Amino acid sequence: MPKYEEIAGVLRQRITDGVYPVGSMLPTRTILAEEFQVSRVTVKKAIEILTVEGLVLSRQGDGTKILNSSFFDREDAKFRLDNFNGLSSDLHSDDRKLSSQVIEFTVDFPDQELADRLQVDQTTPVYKIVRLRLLDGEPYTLEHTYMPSDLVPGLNQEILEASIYDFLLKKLGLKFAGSYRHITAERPDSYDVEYLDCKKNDPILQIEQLVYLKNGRPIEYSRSRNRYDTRGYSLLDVKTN
Amino acid sequence: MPKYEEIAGVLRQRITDGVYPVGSMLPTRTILAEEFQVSRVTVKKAIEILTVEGLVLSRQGDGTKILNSSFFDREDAKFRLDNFNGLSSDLHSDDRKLSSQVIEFTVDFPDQELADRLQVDQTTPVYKIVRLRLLDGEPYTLEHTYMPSDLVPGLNQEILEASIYDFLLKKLGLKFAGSYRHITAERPDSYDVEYLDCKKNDPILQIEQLVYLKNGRPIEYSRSRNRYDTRGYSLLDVKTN
DNA sequence: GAGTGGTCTAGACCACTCG
DNA sequence: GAGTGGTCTAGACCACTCG
Repeated sequence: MPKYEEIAGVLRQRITDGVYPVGSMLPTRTILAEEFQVSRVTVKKAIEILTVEGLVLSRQGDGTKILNSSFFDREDAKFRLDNFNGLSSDLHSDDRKLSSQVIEFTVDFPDQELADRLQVDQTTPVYKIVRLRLLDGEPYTLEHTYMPSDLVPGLNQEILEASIYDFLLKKLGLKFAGSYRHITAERPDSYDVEYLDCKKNDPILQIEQLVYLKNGRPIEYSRSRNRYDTRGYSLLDVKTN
Repeated sequence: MPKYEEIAGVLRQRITDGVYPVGSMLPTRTILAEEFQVSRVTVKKAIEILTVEGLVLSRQGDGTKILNSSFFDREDAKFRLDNFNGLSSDLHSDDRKLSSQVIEFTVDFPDQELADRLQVDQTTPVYKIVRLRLLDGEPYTLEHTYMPSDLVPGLNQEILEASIYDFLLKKLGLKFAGSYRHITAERPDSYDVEYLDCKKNDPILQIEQLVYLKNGRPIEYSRSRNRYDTRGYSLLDVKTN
């Protein structure tokens, strides 16, 4: 792990512990550089990470201020659009219990559109997974997921009921490069009515998602359909310069 | 403008012009550093900008590849959640004509909740603006916007019918630090039915937004309500490491 | 004027991919 | 082994905010 990430971790901890109270100023780059025995540029990279996370705000000529991070303390701000580590990780600080019910788990050749999206040819088998995610037993999100089978050997029902992302990251050692997401409001379809237990006219919040690996290959195409009354997504956008 | 932004601009232009074709490799940092007569670190900062924009992908040991940017060529991917320069700027490359109809423009003291959000006290007058945005005359988005009046002197009907953001950036010289957004699906209210011309059971895609200035003060709280069949939002999330 | 963060350099070394 | 991008440094200078 690079030094700047380590330092970012230490500073983040100090902020959450109140060592640097909200509203106060972070020590200057020079002082932090001395403390951690690194160059000022390295400290700056660490602070940049915290800036993107919305924890601090730097102003040239003034200093770096600890922000109150009340946004993401809000109950409705638990789910962030600007990361994609799976539902389990979003909920790790939640008391509620996440479970998964596998509704469909098949493998098939993709049609042209799906093959294009996953950048495979039509002879590569693709997993199709439909999972209902429940929170404390209440229906929450219905996920339609497609993954190229050659990238995910050994996928099985047990994994689907736990966490796919844990499997990809820890067991297969895959590394994500990023994701593309598209958010819309939709009318419910028959799946939604049946599994999300929503009424015929309840709106659905859909997140369509393509996730990429470091090597450039798409690992997942999915549509995540959420009950409108149980879930919203949040997003922080920070200009860094 | 810093050198790395200038260089990013030149490289971006070359990519869109096809000087560096999709799928090919960008020249190495060393070569680009020589060409632009800067250090390799400066070239890296420029390439980082393009990475976040999804134009290139760097792999250690390999090189930097030009990606096809087909995502944001998609018609439905015009609106990005990861910037906040206003609707006018999202549509600048669109043939359709954006117009604005001012439905409400008043000023009043804020209630406690709004005062908290905008970080003003309840004695500071706050503008309340309701605007219907139309595309080629078709109702599109209904925006409920609140702004502290002391930050936006001289706001008037004429500006509201053109572009608020142009006024803030160019006339008032304000600088944005970032924004916080929260996305939900909602049932339509009476405003939506009346102005967006949507049916009683059509879903609404709502973007709730707080925009901050560089000095840390919130400049805007707004709710943007979109017809579900005319608009979705896109988002690119790239790990930079 | 003093002190802050922002930019930039030249050079060193490391981690990684590829043939 | 050759070549790539990633990290890090010490130091210089600039732009900005504040009192």
